[in-house]
Amino acid sequence: MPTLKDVAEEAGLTIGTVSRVLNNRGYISDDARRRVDEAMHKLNYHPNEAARSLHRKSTNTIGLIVPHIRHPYFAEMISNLENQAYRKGYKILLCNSQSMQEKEQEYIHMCTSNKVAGIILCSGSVEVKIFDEIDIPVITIERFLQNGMASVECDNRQGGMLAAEKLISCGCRHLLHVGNIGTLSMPADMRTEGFREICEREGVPFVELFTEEEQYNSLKYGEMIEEVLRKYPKTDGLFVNSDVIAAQTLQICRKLHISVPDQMKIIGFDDTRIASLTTPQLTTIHQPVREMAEMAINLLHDAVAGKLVAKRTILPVYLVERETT
Amino acid sequence: MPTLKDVAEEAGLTIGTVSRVLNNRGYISDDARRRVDEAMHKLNYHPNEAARSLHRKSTNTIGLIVPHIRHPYFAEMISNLENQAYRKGYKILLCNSQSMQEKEQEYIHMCTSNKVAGIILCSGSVEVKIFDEIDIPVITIERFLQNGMASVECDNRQGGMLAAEKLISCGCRHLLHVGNIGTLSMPADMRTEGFREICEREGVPFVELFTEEEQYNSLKYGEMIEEVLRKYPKTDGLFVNSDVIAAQTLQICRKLHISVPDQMKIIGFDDTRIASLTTPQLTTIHQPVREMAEMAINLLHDAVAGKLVAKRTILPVYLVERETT
DNA sequence: AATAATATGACAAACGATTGACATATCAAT
DNA sequence: ATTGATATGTCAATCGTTTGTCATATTATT
Repeated sequence: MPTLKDVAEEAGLTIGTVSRVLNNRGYISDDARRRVDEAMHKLNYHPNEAARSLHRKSTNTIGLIVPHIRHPYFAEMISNLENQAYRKGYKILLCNSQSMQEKEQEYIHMCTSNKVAGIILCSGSVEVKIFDEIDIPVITIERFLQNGMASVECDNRQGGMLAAEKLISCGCRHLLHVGNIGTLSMPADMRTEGFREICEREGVPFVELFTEEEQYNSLKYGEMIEEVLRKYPKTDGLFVNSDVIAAQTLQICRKLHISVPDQMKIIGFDDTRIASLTTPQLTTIHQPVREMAEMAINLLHDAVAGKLVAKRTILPVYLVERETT
Repeated sequence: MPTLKDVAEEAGLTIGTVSRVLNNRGYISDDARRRVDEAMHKLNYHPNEAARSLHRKSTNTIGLIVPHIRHPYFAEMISNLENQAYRKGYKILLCNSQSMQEKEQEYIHMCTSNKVAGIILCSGSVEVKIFDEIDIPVITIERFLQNGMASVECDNRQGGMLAAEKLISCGCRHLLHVGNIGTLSMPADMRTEGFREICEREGVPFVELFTEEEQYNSLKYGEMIEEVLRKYPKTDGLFVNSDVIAAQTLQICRKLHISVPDQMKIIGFDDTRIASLTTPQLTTIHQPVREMAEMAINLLHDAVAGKLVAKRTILPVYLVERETT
C-alpha cells in the first residue's frame, strides 16, 4: 500500500506539500494540486485512516448499537441510519447487543477503543452510569437517559392513545394490550400509558400484558398470544407493541378461527413493510423511522462539532388504517 | 483517555512490561500481571485501536458490503454475520451499497483505507477487476468471482429444481418464474436454470420473467406482478426468487380474486421469517443463512491467517412446504 | 527597487502502541 | 560458585499522517 511519501516522490514534491493538498491548508498551486492528484490515482493511494485517527484522536466512524438486526423495525432503522451517515461522511460500526447488558457494555468500550466520533444507541439496556465514564457523544433512539446527551423518540404516548381511540370507536369493548418487557423504563412504555389513559377516560375495560425478554429475542410471540387469547376469550380489540407481534397474532387468530377484523380488531406498531404483507393487512401506528434516523445522525453530527443539541426530540406518529380494524 | 504510559505509572512498571502483559510476550510475574490489571481497571484503560492498527497494519474489523439492509434476507444474513464475527473477535463495518457500483467501489476503498482484515461482499455488483487492486481477502456470499478468493453460496440450481418439481407434482401446467435482474451473472441465476431444466424435462410450459433493479431497490414488486398475472392469466404455478416477492404476489392474488393455493400455487425463496407470517403461509426454498454466514466468517478468518481456503462452498437448500402449494 | 503575497522545502515532534536489542537483577538448580 | 531461567528496565525505532516552525524561493504590486 502506497503512503504519502510514495505519492510525494511520484509527484516530485515533499510530504508537507502533499499533506497540504490533502487537507487544503496553506498555499498550493494548481500545478501542485494536479500533480498530487495524478500521483494519487497512479499509485491508487488511499490515506491510512489508522494513522489519521491516531493523530486526530478521533475517526469518522459512528458506533451503532442495536438490540436486534432481524427485527424489521431495526433493520429499517439501521438502513436509514447507515444512509444518512454515509451522506455526512460517517461510517457505521455495527454492534448487535442482543439486548444483553454485558455485550452492550463491551461494545461501548470497543467503540471508545476504536475512537468512534459518537455512539447511537437504539433502545439499549445498559446501565446508565457507563455513559458518564466515556467522553464521546451518545445519541439514543427510543431510549431516554436522564444523564444522557440527546434522545430521539416517537410520540409513543400519542401512539397508544390513537390505538385506543381507534379500537373503541370501532366498537371494541374488551381491549387487550401487549406491551414491552418492563425491566427498564423505556419511552415505549408510554404507549401503554396513552392506551390506558384513553381506556380509562372512555370507561372501556382492558387487560395489560407484557412480553418477555425471551420473546423479544427470538421474535416468537405465537405461544404467548395463543395463551392470552384463550385466557381472555371475550377480547375484541388488541393493541400490540410491534407489527411483528401483530402479524403473529393474525396467524393465531386464524388458527383459533377468530375472524379479523369482524370478531377481533388488531392494531400494531411501527408500520414496517410487513404490515402490508399480511392478510388482512395491518392497521398500525406509523413510526417516522427515516426522520428519526436522520435526526439522530444530525444530532450526532452537531454534538461532535461541539454544538448544543436538543436533549429530547419527539417526533409525531400517526395511525395507518388498513384491514385489521 | 489514559494511555499505556498512565497504566505503567499507576502500576509502578514500565511501558515495556505493561505491553508485555497485554500481549502475553516474554516473562511476566503474577504480581506484575495483577498490578497491571488493577491499574487498567482503576484508570478504565482501553487500548487505542488506532495506534495498534497503525503498527500492526491491520485491524480486527471486517468490511461488510450488502446491497440492502431492509430486505429480510439481508437483515438475517447481516445479523448472523455480526454474531459469528463477534465470536471470533471481529467487528463489523457496515456498508450498504444499494446495489450501486460506485458506492460499492467507494466502500471497498474505504475498507482498505480503514485497514480492515477482510471484506465480505454479499451479492455485490461491482466490477471484478477492483479486487485485483487490493490485497486483502474478499469472501463473497451468493456471488462467484472467477478471480475471487472464496465464495459461499447455496445450491441455487437445486432450489430451482425443487420448486419446479413441487409445482409440477401439484398439478400445475402453466408455470411462471420470476428471476433476478440479469445484468450480472450471479449464482441466483442458477435457480432459473434448475427450474428450466425440470420444466423442459417434464414438458411443462413455463414463462420466465426478470425483475428490474428498481424493484430490487424499492422492494416493490406489486405492480410488476399484477401486470404479469394479467398478461398470463392461465398461470397456475409461480416460482419467485424471494419471499418478499412471494408475499407481495399473495396480496395481488387476493386483489385479483385468485385463490391460493387452489387456483394458483406459489413458491418463494429464502425462507425468511416473513414466510410464516403471510396468509396462507409461504411454501419456499430454505436457504441456510446461518450456516452460510458462519462459513463466510470462518473462511475469512482462515484467509486472514494465511491458510488456503475453499474457492467455492455450496451449501444445500431444501423445500419447506407450507400453505401456498 | 522594495515589499508583500504566494508557493514549496526541510525538518521535527506528536499521536499511542509494539517490538527488538541490550542491560541488569533475582532466584533456583547444578 | 556458576549457570540458566525468570523478570523487569532502558532506550529507540517504527507504523503513516498531521502540523508547526523556519527557511527559501518565485511572483506580483506599488
